[in-house]
Amino acid sequence: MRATRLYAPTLRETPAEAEVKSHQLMLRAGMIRKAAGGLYTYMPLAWRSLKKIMQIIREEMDAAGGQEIAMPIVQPSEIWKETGRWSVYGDEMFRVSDRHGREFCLGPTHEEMVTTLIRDEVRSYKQLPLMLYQIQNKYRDEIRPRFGLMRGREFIMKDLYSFDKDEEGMNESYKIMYDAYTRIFSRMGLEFRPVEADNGAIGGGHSHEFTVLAEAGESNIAYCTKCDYAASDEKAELTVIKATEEAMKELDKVSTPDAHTIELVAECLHLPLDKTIKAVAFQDDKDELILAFVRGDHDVNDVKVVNLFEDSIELHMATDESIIAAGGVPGFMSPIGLKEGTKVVVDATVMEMFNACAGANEKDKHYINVNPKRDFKDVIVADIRMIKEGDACPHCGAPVKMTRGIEAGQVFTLGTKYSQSLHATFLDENGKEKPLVMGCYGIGVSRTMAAAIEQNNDENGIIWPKAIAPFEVVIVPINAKNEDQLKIAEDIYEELKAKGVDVLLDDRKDRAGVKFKDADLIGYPLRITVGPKSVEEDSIELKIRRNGEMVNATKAEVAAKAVEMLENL
RNA sequence: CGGGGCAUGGCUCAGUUUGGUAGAGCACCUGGCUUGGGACCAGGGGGUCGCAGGUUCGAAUCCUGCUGCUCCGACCA
Repeated sequence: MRATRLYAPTLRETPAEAEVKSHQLMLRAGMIRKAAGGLYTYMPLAWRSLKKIMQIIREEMDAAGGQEIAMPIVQPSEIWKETGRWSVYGDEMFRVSDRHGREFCLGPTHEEMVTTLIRDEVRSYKQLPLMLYQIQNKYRDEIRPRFGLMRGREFIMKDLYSFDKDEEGMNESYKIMYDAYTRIFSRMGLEFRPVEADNGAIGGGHSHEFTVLAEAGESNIAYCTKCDYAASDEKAELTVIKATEEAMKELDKVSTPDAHTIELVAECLHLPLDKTIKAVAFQDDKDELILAFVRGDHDVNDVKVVNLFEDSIELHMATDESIIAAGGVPGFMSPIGLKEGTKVVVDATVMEMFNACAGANEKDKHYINVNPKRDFKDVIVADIRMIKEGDACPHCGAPVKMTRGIEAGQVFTLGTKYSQSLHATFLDENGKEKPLVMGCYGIGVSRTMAAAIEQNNDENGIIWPKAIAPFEVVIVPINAKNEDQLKIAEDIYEELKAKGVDVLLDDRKDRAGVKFKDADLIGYPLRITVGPKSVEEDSIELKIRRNGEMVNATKAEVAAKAVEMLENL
């Protein structure tokens, strides 16, 4: 490809609408343009990179036994009504109707579609296991699309669905996919971690998010410094911290005027935070009050609280009125002395505390010498705290570190949730009818590209990992009007093309500075510069984008040298 | 959903307070000059100032409504 023919309009300035690096750089590098909120056109550079990402995914999916299909994006409402998700999905779903008033949606995912596809055809265990996948646009009508391709309303996704005859088979499929995902992200040259994730309402089984590590990420993950444990902060389990044993003193009430936050209480009573008990009041969707208690220096993990209850509930912060109605006093709440029947959840670590301080359910008063094991009645004890840096790894006990990441892929087991509601059954070895056991596995293709940029950039622009770069090499003749330079550049270009290298020749008649700036911005992994020295001294420069390392080669050896350098990138 | 901000040429923005024939830089076209890190000189093209109403002799500017974009906000009692 020649730069004079390439449609990649670069921008010198950053468009005002772009907030995160990947969005800014993709706009500036001429990769994408916005059509409407959360909707983007992929221009040649972006599409080249996306095609490479998709190709890696295809190869690994096929190698793992997946078969590619293409299902409609427009889906009939009926199948969504069968599973109940037509109403559950809510405003997130793009809905359309045809001229007859029949309802459809633009697929946000394809569990319904794929399950109804196979339910009439797969009748026997002999046809299993089966893995079907597709790569196509998905639609979600996000409340607030933002961050460019990271959270768009239309995005490219690979989704694979596995069908097995039993749980054991499903777990095997899961393992195969987990390994395939590990290979995919490794091949793309990204720093990532498979983290244990919360799959809450979707159903039991396991789930891992493949998270690309980057500061701009939306998810917080905790990872162990010693073993390979990693989990999203919502999911991360925590071990109980035992306090040093003390003789239990008698419960006492003290005055703490205006100390309505835990910090003020600790200050007022000259206590360390880990000797205090903090309260958080939630209210579920039926307005029932749920009080949660954690140690003063800890935070409540509301996902864990939600998961304690059978029904899928939604939690909000409680209003003062409902706290008062339960016999509590906002700012001074305690598990002691609440109205009977009030739901109280206490973190397991709190139960191990001695002579701690908690609210007294009375204005400007706190209890001291609270001993939960002795003083708390009718409470639910569970792990409900949020992990933080330095906490012990649940697997090996070493301290964990926190980092941010971008969820690029997720694997999870579905079990029989969809096969049951959609009556997708088969006959097993004993002639018995059983629902298919499913798993589903997604990779956000366009988001992965954004994540790659988010993880690989500097002040000058993008630094592509070689495997997914739009071009592997750019050749820059300093002065394209100089025929000698251009000739050398053209020769190298042809030679590299013949060697199968993905190469761009920047034959534009612009000044060198312009071409260098663009090369850095677009982020080609390797740059070959042809200048006066190449003509006069047969010296051609090769420069690695990522670390700025430069070497010189003669014209005879430059192509081989380029290939060698690419191999080591 | 609540609250702010913005909308002027392809991009970044000024002009709006105080109404009087629309500007700059970058980008684009032509010519010249220049060529190892976003040059320079000269000339030129391009905007019904988001949309719809209203006030006025006159509206980018004032008023009303709408649309789009953008940021913030659920909270540790």
